[in-house]
Amino acid sequence: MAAKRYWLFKTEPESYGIADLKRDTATFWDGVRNYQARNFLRDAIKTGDGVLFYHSNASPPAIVGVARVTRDGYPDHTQFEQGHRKFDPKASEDNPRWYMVDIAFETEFPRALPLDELRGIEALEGMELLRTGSRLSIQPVRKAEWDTILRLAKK
DNA sequence: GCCAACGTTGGC
DNA sequence: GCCAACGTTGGC
Repeated sequence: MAAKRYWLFKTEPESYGIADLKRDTATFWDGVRNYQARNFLRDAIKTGDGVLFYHSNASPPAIVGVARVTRDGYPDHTQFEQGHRKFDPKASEDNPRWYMVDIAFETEFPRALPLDELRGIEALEGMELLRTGSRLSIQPVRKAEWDTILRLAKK
């Protein structure tokens, strides 16, 4: 088995936040329509990997908890559904274009870690989330960054 | 393959 | 709600 890797998933709490994941206990992560993110979902994200759960378009934007991957990448069914907001006419069952993984709720941080607090942490310099103009909704996270975040969440 | 136009993301 | 940054589309 490959070494455990770490990721950050962005989501808008208004559409699907940590409270929803906690309630559902698990979900499939559908709707990603960016090729770079798709490649991670299809090729790199594996069962057992760790996921930082990030609330974007929130006040404040913050990392709010942890999930774990429970299924490797597989085709996102919403691309095939006519009328679905995420329907992609160029995708077919034989030749899927978009992928998703399954995740399960692990923990909600006792306190959320707001973006502006993270910006002040030296150990997180270079983290993708903090890069200007970074919009990627699925991001790789270094082990050192992961450890730092989890440590901060306990304080 | 270039690049302008357009759409989206997401912090503020 | 604004708008900068970025991704995608499509004419050429």
